[in-house]
Amino acid sequence: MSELQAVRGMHDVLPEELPYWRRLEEVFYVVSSRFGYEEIRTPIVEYAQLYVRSVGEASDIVHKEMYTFADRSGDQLALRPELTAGVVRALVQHGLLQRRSVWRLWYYGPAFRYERPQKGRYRQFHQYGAECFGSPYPESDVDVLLLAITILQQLGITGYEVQLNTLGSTEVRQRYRQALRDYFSSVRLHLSPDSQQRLERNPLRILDSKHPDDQPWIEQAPVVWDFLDAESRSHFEYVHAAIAEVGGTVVLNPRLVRGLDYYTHTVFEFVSPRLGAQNAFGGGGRYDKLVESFGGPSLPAVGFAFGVERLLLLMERPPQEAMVQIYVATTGAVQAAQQVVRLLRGAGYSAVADLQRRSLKTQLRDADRLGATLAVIVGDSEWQRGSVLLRHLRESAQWECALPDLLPHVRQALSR
RNA sequence: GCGGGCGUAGCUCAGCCCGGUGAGAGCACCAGGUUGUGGCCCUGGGGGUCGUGGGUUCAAAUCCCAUCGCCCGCCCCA
Repeated sequence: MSELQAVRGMHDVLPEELPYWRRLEEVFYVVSSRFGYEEIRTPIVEYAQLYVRSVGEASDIVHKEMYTFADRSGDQLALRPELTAGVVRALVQHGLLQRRSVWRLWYYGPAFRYERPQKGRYRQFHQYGAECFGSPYPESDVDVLLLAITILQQLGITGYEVQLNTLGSTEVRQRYRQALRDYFSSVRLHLSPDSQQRLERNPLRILDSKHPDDQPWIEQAPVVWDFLDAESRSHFEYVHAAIAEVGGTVVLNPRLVRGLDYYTHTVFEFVSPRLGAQNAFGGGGRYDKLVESFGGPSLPAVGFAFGVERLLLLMERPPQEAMVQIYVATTGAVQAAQQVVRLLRGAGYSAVADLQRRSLKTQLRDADRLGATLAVIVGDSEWQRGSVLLRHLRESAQWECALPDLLPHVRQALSR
Protein backbone atom coordinates (compact mmCIF):
# COMPACT_ATOMS: atom_id res chain seq x y z
CA MET A 1 0.00 0.00 0.00
CA SER A 2 1.27 3.42 -0.87
CA GLU A 3 -0.15 6.87 -0.30
CA LEU A 4 0.90 7.68 -3.84
CA GLN A 5 -1.34 5.12 -5.39
CA ALA A 6 -5.07 5.23 -6.00
CA VAL A 7 -7.11 2.79 -3.94
CA ARG A 8 -7.41 -0.59 -5.60
CA GLY A 9 -10.10 -0.77 -8.22
CA MET A 10 -10.52 3.02 -8.28
CA HIS A 11 -9.25 5.02 -11.18
CA ASP A 12 -8.29 8.53 -12.19
CA VAL A 13 -9.75 9.87 -15.39
CA LEU A 14 -6.87 11.67 -17.07
CA PRO A 15 -7.31 14.69 -19.36
CA GLU A 16 -6.87 12.62 -22.52
CA GLU A 17 -9.78 10.36 -21.56
CA LEU A 18 -12.08 13.11 -20.41
CA PRO A 19 -13.44 14.19 -23.80
CA TYR A 20 -15.02 10.75 -24.17
CA TRP A 21 -16.65 10.99 -20.74
CA ARG A 22 -18.02 14.37 -21.66
CA ARG A 23 -19.40 12.99 -24.88
CA LEU A 24 -21.22 10.26 -22.96
CA GLU A 25 -22.57 12.71 -20.43
CA GLU A 26 -23.78 14.95 -23.22
CA VAL A 27 -25.64 12.07 -24.88
CA PHE A 28 -27.18 11.01 -21.56
CA TYR A 29 -28.51 14.50 -21.04
CA VAL A 30 -29.73 15.17 -24.55
CA VAL A 31 -31.44 11.83 -25.15
CA SER A 32 -33.02 11.65 -21.69
CA SER A 33 -34.46 15.11 -22.19
CA ARG A 34 -35.81 14.16 -25.57
CA PHE A 35 -37.69 11.30 -23.92
CA GLY A 36 -39.06 13.62 -21.24
CA TYR A 37 -36.92 12.22 -18.43
CA GLU A 38 -35.71 14.55 -15.66
CA GLU A 39 -32.39 14.25 -13.88
CA ILE A 40 -32.25 13.42 -10.19
CA ARG A 41 -29.21 13.39 -7.92
CA THR A 42 -29.08 11.55 -4.64
CA PRO A 43 -26.30 11.13 -2.04
CA ILE A 44 -23.49 8.67 -2.54
CA VAL A 45 -23.94 7.51 1.05
CA GLU A 46 -27.17 5.99 2.38
CA TYR A 47 -28.14 3.95 5.39
CA ALA A 48 -26.90 0.42 4.78
CA GLN A 49 -30.33 -0.92 5.63
CA LEU A 50 -31.76 0.70 2.50
CA TYR A 51 -29.89 -1.76 0.31
CA VAL A 52 -30.54 -4.74 2.53
CA ARG A 53 -34.24 -4.11 2.05
CA SER A 54 -34.22 -3.27 -1.65
CA VAL A 55 -31.46 -5.23 -3.30
CA GLY A 56 -32.05 -8.21 -1.04
CA GLU A 57 -30.23 -9.58 1.95
CA ALA A 58 -29.26 -12.75 0.15
CA SER A 59 -27.83 -10.96 -2.88
CA ASP A 60 -24.07 -10.96 -3.33
CA ILE A 61 -24.13 -7.20 -3.49
CA VAL A 62 -25.29 -6.91 0.08
CA HIS A 63 -23.63 -9.81 1.73
CA LYS A 64 -20.18 -9.51 0.26
CA GLU A 65 -19.73 -6.50 -2.00
CA MET A 66 -21.00 -3.50 -0.10
CA TYR A 67 -18.74 -0.87 1.43
CA THR A 68 -20.29 -0.33 4.85
CA PHE A 69 -19.05 1.65 7.77
CA ALA A 70 -20.25 3.24 10.99
CA ASP A 71 -20.13 7.02 11.18
CA ARG A 72 -19.21 8.84 14.39
CA SER A 73 -22.68 8.48 15.79
CA GLY A 74 -22.65 4.75 15.16
CA ASP A 75 -25.10 4.74 12.25
CA GLN A 76 -24.45 1.98 9.74
CA LEU A 77 -23.90 3.65 6.38
CA ALA A 78 -23.01 2.32 2.96
CA LEU A 79 -21.45 3.68 -0.22
CA ARG A 80 -24.19 3.07 -2.74
CA PRO A 81 -23.72 -0.16 -4.72
CA GLU A 82 -26.37 0.97 -7.23
CA LEU A 83 -28.58 4.02 -7.61
CA THR A 84 -32.14 2.81 -7.93
CA ALA A 85 -32.70 2.33 -4.21
CA GLY A 86 -31.63 5.89 -3.47
CA VAL A 87 -33.91 7.29 -6.16
CA VAL A 88 -36.88 5.38 -4.79
CA ARG A 89 -36.02 6.53 -1.28
CA ALA A 90 -35.95 10.15 -2.41
CA LEU A 91 -39.25 9.76 -4.22
CA VAL A 92 -40.96 8.47 -1.10
CA GLN A 93 -39.21 10.80 1.33
CA HIS A 94 -40.22 13.95 -0.52
CA GLY A 95 -43.73 12.77 -1.23
CA LEU A 96 -43.19 13.27 -4.94
CA LEU A 97 -45.67 10.56 -5.65
CA GLN A 98 -48.42 12.67 -4.16
CA ARG A 99 -47.68 15.43 -6.62
CA ARG A 100 -47.63 13.49 -9.83
CA SER A 101 -48.69 10.01 -10.81
CA VAL A 102 -45.92 9.41 -13.32
CA TRP A 103 -42.25 10.23 -12.89
CA ARG A 104 -39.67 9.77 -15.58
CA LEU A 105 -36.24 10.12 -14.01
CA TRP A 106 -32.63 9.58 -14.94
CA TYR A 107 -29.47 9.55 -12.90
CA TYR A 108 -25.73 9.41 -13.44
CA GLY A 109 -22.94 8.98 -10.93
CA PRO A 110 -20.45 6.77 -9.12
CA ALA A 111 -21.32 3.55 -7.31
CA PHE A 112 -19.13 1.22 -5.27
CA ARG A 113 -18.77 -2.51 -4.93
CA TYR A 114 -16.00 -4.38 -3.17
CA GLU A 115 -15.13 -6.95 -5.84
CA ARG A 116 -12.02 -8.30 -7.46
CA PRO A 117 -11.19 -5.82 -10.24
CA GLN A 118 -11.24 -7.10 -13.80
CA LYS A 119 -11.67 -5.75 -17.28
CA GLY A 120 -14.66 -3.41 -17.17
CA ARG A 121 -15.18 -4.09 -13.48
CA TYR A 122 -14.01 -1.64 -10.90
CA ARG A 123 -14.65 -0.94 -7.25
CA GLN A 124 -15.69 2.58 -8.04
CA PHE A 125 -17.66 2.64 -11.27
CA HIS A 126 -20.30 4.83 -12.83
CA GLN A 127 -23.83 4.17 -13.81
CA TYR A 128 -26.30 5.97 -15.95
CA GLY A 129 -29.87 4.83 -15.48
CA ALA A 130 -33.45 5.78 -16.09
CA GLU A 131 -36.60 4.83 -14.26
CA CYS A 132 -40.23 5.25 -15.15
CA PHE A 133 -42.58 5.19 -12.15
CA GLY A 134 -46.34 4.92 -12.25
CA SER A 135 -47.29 2.67 -15.13
CA PRO A 136 -47.94 -1.07 -14.99
CA TYR A 137 -48.33 -1.22 -18.74
CA PRO A 138 -45.81 -2.60 -21.19
CA GLU A 139 -45.52 0.67 -23.10
CA SER A 140 -43.52 2.01 -20.18
CA ASP A 141 -41.15 -0.97 -20.41
CA VAL A 142 -40.76 -0.16 -24.06
CA ASP A 143 -40.21 3.52 -23.27
CA VAL A 144 -37.16 2.87 -21.11
CA LEU A 145 -35.81 0.23 -23.47
CA LEU A 146 -36.12 2.61 -26.38
CA LEU A 147 -34.37 5.29 -24.38
CA ALA A 148 -31.50 2.88 -23.75
CA ILE A 149 -31.34 1.83 -27.38
CA THR A 150 -31.35 5.44 -28.57
CA ILE A 151 -28.43 6.27 -26.32
CA LEU A 152 -26.46 3.37 -27.77
CA GLN A 153 -27.29 4.55 -31.25
CA GLN A 154 -26.08 8.07 -30.50
CA LEU A 155 -22.84 6.67 -29.14
CA GLY A 156 -22.29 4.60 -32.25
CA ILE A 157 -22.39 1.36 -30.28
CA THR A 158 -23.39 -1.59 -32.44
CA GLY A 159 -22.97 -5.33 -32.47
CA TYR A 160 -24.70 -5.83 -29.14
CA GLU A 161 -27.65 -7.98 -28.26
CA VAL A 162 -30.66 -7.33 -26.06
CA GLN A 163 -31.49 -10.38 -24.01
CA LEU A 164 -35.08 -10.37 -22.88
CA ASN A 165 -37.08 -12.43 -20.46
CA THR A 166 -39.99 -12.20 -18.07
CA LEU A 167 -40.31 -13.40 -14.52
CA GLY A 168 -44.04 -12.86 -14.61
CA SER A 169 -46.20 -11.31 -11.94
CA THR A 170 -45.32 -11.75 -8.30
CA GLU A 171 -47.58 -14.80 -8.15
CA VAL A 172 -46.01 -16.35 -11.23
CA ARG A 173 -42.57 -15.66 -9.88
CA GLN A 174 -43.51 -17.37 -6.61
CA ARG A 175 -44.86 -20.44 -8.35
CA TYR A 176 -41.90 -20.68 -10.66
CA ARG A 177 -39.48 -20.26 -7.82
CA GLN A 178 -41.11 -23.12 -5.99
CA ALA A 179 -41.01 -25.30 -9.08
CA LEU A 180 -37.33 -24.59 -9.53
CA ARG A 181 -36.62 -25.36 -5.92
CA ASP A 182 -38.41 -28.68 -6.22
CA TYR A 183 -36.63 -29.54 -9.42
CA PHE A 184 -33.14 -28.59 -8.31
CA SER A 185 -33.62 -30.28 -4.94
CA SER A 186 -34.17 -33.53 -6.77
CA VAL A 187 -30.76 -33.23 -8.42
CA ARG A 188 -29.13 -31.38 -5.60
CA LEU A 189 -26.08 -33.56 -5.20
CA HIS A 190 -25.06 -33.10 -8.82
CA LEU A 191 -24.93 -29.30 -8.52
CA SER A 192 -21.88 -27.20 -7.85
CA PRO A 193 -21.37 -26.15 -4.24
CA ASP A 194 -22.30 -22.58 -5.09
CA SER A 195 -25.56 -23.66 -6.61
CA GLN A 196 -26.38 -25.91 -3.68
CA GLN A 197 -26.08 -22.81 -1.54
CA ARG A 198 -28.36 -20.88 -3.85
CA LEU A 199 -31.02 -23.54 -3.58
CA GLU A 200 -31.90 -22.23 -0.13
CA ARG A 201 -31.59 -18.53 -0.67
CA ASN A 202 -32.43 -17.89 -4.27
CA PRO A 203 -33.05 -20.82 -6.60
CA LEU A 204 -33.60 -18.51 -9.60
CA ARG A 205 -29.94 -17.61 -9.53
CA ILE A 206 -28.86 -21.16 -10.27
CA LEU A 207 -29.98 -20.48 -13.84
CA ASP A 208 -27.22 -17.87 -14.12
CA SER A 209 -24.44 -20.26 -13.14
CA LYS A 210 -21.59 -20.75 -15.58
CA HIS A 211 -20.30 -23.74 -13.68
CA PRO A 212 -19.94 -26.75 -16.02
CA ASP A 213 -21.43 -29.15 -13.45
CA ASP A 214 -24.65 -27.18 -13.44
CA GLN A 215 -25.18 -26.87 -17.17
CA PRO A 216 -26.94 -30.15 -17.95
CA TRP A 217 -29.36 -29.64 -15.06
CA ILE A 218 -30.05 -26.04 -15.98
CA GLU A 219 -30.89 -27.11 -19.51
CA GLN A 220 -33.55 -29.48 -18.25
CA ALA A 221 -34.93 -27.12 -15.63
CA PRO A 222 -38.52 -25.89 -15.83
CA VAL A 223 -38.91 -22.86 -18.06
CA VAL A 224 -40.62 -19.77 -16.72
CA TRP A 225 -42.66 -19.32 -19.87
CA ASP A 226 -44.67 -22.42 -19.01
CA PHE A 227 -45.78 -20.75 -15.78
CA LEU A 228 -47.03 -17.47 -17.18
CA ASP A 229 -50.63 -16.40 -16.73
CA ALA A 230 -52.44 -14.66 -19.58
CA GLU A 231 -51.61 -11.17 -18.43
CA SER A 232 -47.93 -11.86 -17.84
CA ARG A 233 -47.73 -13.48 -21.24
CA SER A 234 -49.34 -10.62 -23.11
CA HIS A 235 -47.19 -8.09 -21.28
CA PHE A 236 -44.08 -9.98 -22.35
CA GLU A 237 -45.25 -10.37 -25.92
CA TYR A 238 -46.03 -6.69 -26.22
CA VAL A 239 -42.53 -5.73 -25.10
CA HIS A 240 -40.88 -8.27 -27.32
CA ALA A 241 -42.79 -7.21 -30.40
CA ALA A 242 -42.14 -3.52 -29.84
CA ILE A 243 -38.40 -3.97 -29.38
CA ALA A 244 -38.08 -6.36 -32.28
CA GLU A 245 -39.79 -3.78 -34.45
CA VAL A 246 -37.19 -1.07 -33.88
CA GLY A 247 -34.51 -3.43 -35.09
CA GLY A 248 -31.46 -4.61 -33.25
CA THR A 249 -30.88 -8.11 -32.11
CA VAL A 250 -33.34 -9.28 -29.48
CA VAL A 251 -32.73 -12.69 -28.02
CA LEU A 252 -35.32 -14.30 -25.79
CA ASN A 253 -33.52 -16.00 -22.95
CA PRO A 254 -35.71 -17.89 -20.51
CA ARG A 255 -32.78 -18.32 -18.15
CA LEU A 256 -32.07 -14.62 -17.74
CA VAL A 257 -32.96 -13.80 -14.12
CA ARG A 258 -30.64 -10.96 -13.05
CA GLY A 259 -29.02 -10.47 -9.72
CA LEU A 260 -31.31 -8.19 -7.83
CA ASP A 261 -34.27 -9.59 -5.93
CA TYR A 262 -36.79 -6.94 -6.77
CA TYR A 263 -37.62 -7.68 -10.40
CA THR A 264 -41.00 -8.87 -11.72
CA HIS A 265 -42.21 -9.22 -15.31
CA THR A 266 -39.71 -7.81 -17.79
CA VAL A 267 -36.01 -8.30 -17.27
CA PHE A 268 -33.37 -7.54 -19.85
CA GLU A 269 -29.66 -7.24 -20.33
CA PHE A 270 -27.47 -5.61 -22.95
CA VAL A 271 -24.54 -7.83 -23.84
CA SER A 272 -21.60 -7.43 -26.18
CA PRO A 273 -19.05 -10.04 -27.18
CA ARG A 274 -16.34 -7.37 -27.08
CA LEU A 275 -16.24 -7.07 -23.32
CA GLY A 276 -14.74 -10.37 -22.15
CA ALA A 277 -16.10 -12.01 -19.05
CA GLN A 278 -18.11 -8.95 -18.06
CA ASN A 279 -20.15 -9.13 -21.22
CA ALA A 280 -23.17 -7.25 -19.88
CA PHE A 281 -22.96 -3.49 -20.13
CA GLY A 282 -26.46 -2.69 -19.05
CA GLY A 283 -29.52 -4.25 -17.60
CA GLY A 284 -32.82 -3.64 -15.97
CA GLY A 285 -36.40 -4.60 -15.72
CA ARG A 286 -39.69 -4.03 -13.99
CA TYR A 287 -39.92 -3.75 -10.21
CA ASP A 288 -43.53 -3.27 -9.26
CA LYS A 289 -43.12 -4.11 -5.59
CA LEU A 290 -40.04 -2.09 -4.72
CA VAL A 291 -41.68 1.22 -3.86
CA GLU A 292 -44.20 -0.52 -1.67
CA SER A 293 -41.45 -2.31 0.19
CA PHE A 294 -40.15 1.11 1.18
CA GLY A 295 -43.38 2.05 2.85
CA GLY A 296 -44.50 3.97 -0.20
CA PRO A 297 -47.72 3.39 -2.06
CA SER A 298 -48.07 0.47 -4.39
CA LEU A 299 -46.34 1.87 -7.45
CA PRO A 300 -45.34 0.03 -10.59
CA ALA A 301 -41.93 0.93 -12.01
CA VAL A 302 -39.48 -0.08 -14.68
CA GLY A 303 -35.89 0.99 -15.25
CA PHE A 304 -32.39 0.11 -16.35
CA ALA A 305 -28.78 1.05 -15.81
CA PHE A 306 -25.71 1.19 -18.02
CA GLY A 307 -22.18 0.64 -16.77
CA VAL A 308 -20.43 3.77 -17.99
CA GLU A 309 -16.91 2.30 -18.02
CA ARG A 310 -18.22 -0.53 -20.18
CA LEU A 311 -19.87 1.90 -22.58
CA LEU A 312 -16.50 3.63 -22.85
CA LEU A 313 -14.96 0.35 -23.95
CA LEU A 314 -17.56 0.02 -26.69
CA MET A 315 -18.15 3.52 -27.97
CA GLU A 316 -16.62 5.16 -31.01
CA ARG A 317 -13.54 7.21 -30.27
CA PRO A 318 -13.41 9.96 -32.86
CA PRO A 319 -10.19 11.97 -32.92
CA GLN A 320 -10.27 14.75 -30.40
CA GLU A 321 -10.63 18.37 -31.21
CA ALA A 322 -7.60 20.59 -30.90
CA MET A 323 -7.05 21.94 -27.44
CA VAL A 324 -6.34 25.49 -28.52
CA GLN A 325 -7.02 27.55 -31.61
CA ILE A 326 -4.25 30.08 -31.34
CA TYR A 327 -0.73 29.88 -29.96
CA VAL A 328 1.03 33.10 -29.12
CA ALA A 329 4.78 32.76 -29.51
CA THR A 330 7.42 35.35 -28.77
CA THR A 331 11.14 35.83 -29.02
CA GLY A 332 11.39 37.84 -25.84
CA ALA A 333 8.52 40.29 -25.63
CA VAL A 334 6.87 38.18 -22.94
CA GLN A 335 4.63 40.90 -21.61
CA ALA A 336 3.51 41.90 -25.07
CA ALA A 337 2.68 38.28 -25.80
CA GLN A 338 0.62 38.02 -22.63
CA GLN A 339 -1.23 41.12 -23.74
CA VAL A 340 -2.04 39.53 -27.09
CA VAL A 341 -3.25 36.35 -25.36
CA ARG A 342 -5.65 38.39 -23.24
CA LEU A 343 -6.90 40.20 -26.31
CA LEU A 344 -7.63 36.94 -28.10
CA ARG A 345 -9.29 35.30 -25.12
CA GLY A 346 -11.37 38.38 -24.60
CA ALA A 347 -12.63 37.96 -28.15
CA GLY A 348 -13.67 34.39 -27.35
CA TYR A 349 -10.81 32.40 -28.85
CA SER A 350 -8.89 29.74 -26.97
CA ALA A 351 -5.33 30.97 -26.84
CA VAL A 352 -2.18 30.06 -24.92
CA ALA A 353 1.40 31.25 -24.74
CA ASP A 354 4.56 29.48 -23.67
CA LEU A 355 5.14 29.64 -19.91
CA GLN A 356 8.73 28.48 -19.86
CA ARG A 357 10.43 31.14 -22.00
CA ARG A 358 11.54 28.50 -24.44
CA SER A 359 12.97 29.10 -27.88
CA LEU A 360 10.75 30.25 -30.72
CA LYS A 361 11.37 26.98 -32.50
CA THR A 362 10.12 25.04 -29.50
CA GLN A 363 7.12 27.29 -29.11
CA LEU A 364 6.06 26.67 -32.68
CA ARG A 365 6.56 22.96 -32.25
CA ASP A 366 4.39 23.18 -29.16
CA ALA A 367 1.76 25.05 -31.17
CA ASP A 368 1.81 22.30 -33.74
CA ARG A 369 1.39 19.58 -31.15
CA LEU A 370 -1.44 21.35 -29.42
CA GLY A 371 -3.21 21.39 -32.74
CA ALA A 372 -3.42 25.17 -32.95
CA THR A 373 -4.58 26.52 -36.29
CA LEU A 374 -2.90 29.89 -35.95
CA ALA A 375 0.23 31.20 -34.33
CA VAL A 376 0.66 34.82 -33.46
CA ILE A 377 4.36 35.59 -33.34
CA VAL A 378 5.15 38.62 -31.25
CA GLY A 379 8.55 39.64 -32.58
CA ASP A 380 10.56 42.47 -31.10
CA SER A 381 10.95 44.48 -34.30
CA GLU A 382 7.32 44.09 -35.37
CA TRP A 383 6.11 44.96 -31.89
CA GLN A 384 8.20 48.16 -32.11
CA ARG A 385 6.08 49.27 -35.01
CA GLY A 386 2.84 48.14 -33.44
CA SER A 387 2.30 44.90 -35.30
CA VAL A 388 2.66 41.14 -34.98
CA LEU A 389 3.11 38.20 -37.33
CA LEU A 390 0.13 35.98 -37.98
CA ARG A 391 1.02 32.48 -39.14
CA HIS A 392 -1.44 29.94 -40.47
CA LEU A 393 -0.02 26.61 -39.34
CA ARG A 394 -2.00 24.45 -41.73
CA GLU A 395 -1.24 26.55 -44.78
CA SER A 396 2.22 27.68 -43.68
CA ALA A 397 1.30 31.19 -44.76
CA GLN A 398 2.48 34.13 -42.69
CA TRP A 399 1.94 37.83 -42.82
CA GLU A 400 2.47 40.93 -40.76
CA CYS A 401 -0.56 42.50 -39.23
CA ALA A 402 -1.06 45.74 -37.32
CA LEU A 403 -2.33 45.10 -33.81
CA PRO A 404 -5.71 46.84 -34.30
CA ASP A 405 -6.31 44.62 -37.35
CA LEU A 406 -5.44 41.39 -35.54
CA LEU A 407 -8.93 40.24 -34.56
CA PRO A 408 -10.49 40.62 -38.02
CA HIS A 409 -7.51 38.82 -39.55
CA VAL A 410 -7.78 36.02 -37.01
CA ARG A 411 -11.48 35.64 -37.66
CA GLN A 412 -10.91 35.46 -41.37
CA ALA A 413 -7.99 33.06 -41.12
CA LEU A 414 -9.88 30.67 -38.84
CA SER A 415 -12.87 30.55 -41.13
CA ARG A 416 -11.06 28.95 -44.02
C1' G B 1 -13.35 -15.31 -1.63
C1' C B 2 -10.68 -19.05 -5.45
C1' G B 3 -7.15 -20.16 -9.82
C1' G B 4 -3.42 -18.36 -13.41
C1' G B 5 -0.07 -14.55 -15.78
C1' C B 6 2.77 -10.11 -15.15
C1' G B 7 5.43 -5.76 -12.47
C1' U B 8 12.77 -2.71 -15.47
C1' A B 9 12.70 5.35 -17.81
C1' G B 10 6.31 9.21 -18.68
C1' C B 11 4.68 4.99 -22.49
C1' U B 12 5.80 0.07 -25.10
C1' C B 13 9.38 -3.33 -23.97
C1' A B 14 14.66 -6.08 -24.15
C1' G B 15 17.96 -7.96 -20.28
C1' C B 16 16.24 -12.53 -15.86
C1' C B 17 16.38 -19.30 -17.69
C1' C B 18 22.95 -19.98 -17.49
C1' G B 19 23.94 -14.11 -10.62
C1' G B 20 29.42 -10.52 -11.62
C1' U B 21 31.29 -7.25 -17.64
C1' G B 22 29.33 1.27 -16.92
C1' A B 23 20.87 -0.65 -16.39
C1' G B 24 19.52 -0.57 -22.18
C1' A B 25 16.19 0.41 -26.95
C1' G B 26 12.15 2.83 -29.47
C1' C B 27 8.61 6.63 -28.63
C1' A B 28 7.93 11.02 -25.55
C1' C B 29 10.61 15.34 -23.15
C1' C B 30 14.74 19.35 -23.44
C1' A B 31 18.72 21.75 -26.26
C1' G B 32 21.54 22.49 -30.68
C1' G B 33 22.07 22.03 -36.16
C1' U B 34 18.52 27.05 -38.54
C1' U B 35 22.29 34.61 -34.52
C1' G B 36 13.61 35.15 -34.76
C1' U B 37 9.80 30.23 -37.40
C1' G B 38 6.27 24.01 -36.43
C1' G B 39 5.41 19.39 -38.98
C1' C B 40 10.75 15.66 -41.82
C1' C B 41 15.93 14.68 -40.67
C1' C B 42 20.69 14.71 -37.80
C1' U B 43 23.53 15.40 -33.11
C1' G B 44 23.60 15.78 -27.98
C1' G B 45 21.19 15.83 -23.14
C1' G B 46 17.92 15.05 -18.80
C1' G B 47 15.16 11.16 -16.69
C1' G B 48 15.13 4.67 -13.47
C1' U B 49 13.64 3.24 -5.37
C1' C B 50 14.86 -2.67 -11.89
C1' G B 51 6.85 -2.58 -7.54
C1' U B 52 8.08 -3.04 -2.02
C1' G B 53 10.32 -5.68 2.20
C1' G B 54 13.28 -9.58 3.69
C1' G B 55 16.60 -13.82 2.63
C1' U B 56 20.73 -16.66 -0.02
C1' U B 57 25.66 -15.07 -1.89
C1' C B 58 32.14 -12.26 -1.96
C1' A B 59 28.35 -10.23 -5.55
C1' A B 60 21.05 -10.01 -6.97
C1' A B 61 17.07 -6.55 -12.15
C1' U B 62 18.66 -11.84 -12.48
C1' C B 63 17.83 -17.17 -7.34
C1' C B 64 14.21 -17.90 -2.80
C1' C B 65 10.13 -16.11 0.51
C1' A B 66 6.54 -12.57 1.72
C1' U B 67 3.75 -8.43 0.41
C1' C B 68 1.36 -4.68 -2.73
C1' G B 69 -0.45 -3.58 -7.55
C1' C B 70 -2.14 -4.64 -12.58
C1' C B 71 -4.22 -8.16 -16.10
C1' C B 72 -7.12 -12.75 -17.33
C1' G B 73 -10.61 -16.44 -15.69
C1' C B 74 -14.23 -18.29 -11.63
C1' C B 75 -17.89 -16.10 -8.49
C1' C B 76 -20.98 -11.91 -9.33
C1' C B 77 -22.56 -7.87 -11.85
C1' A B 78 -22.83 -2.34 -14.72
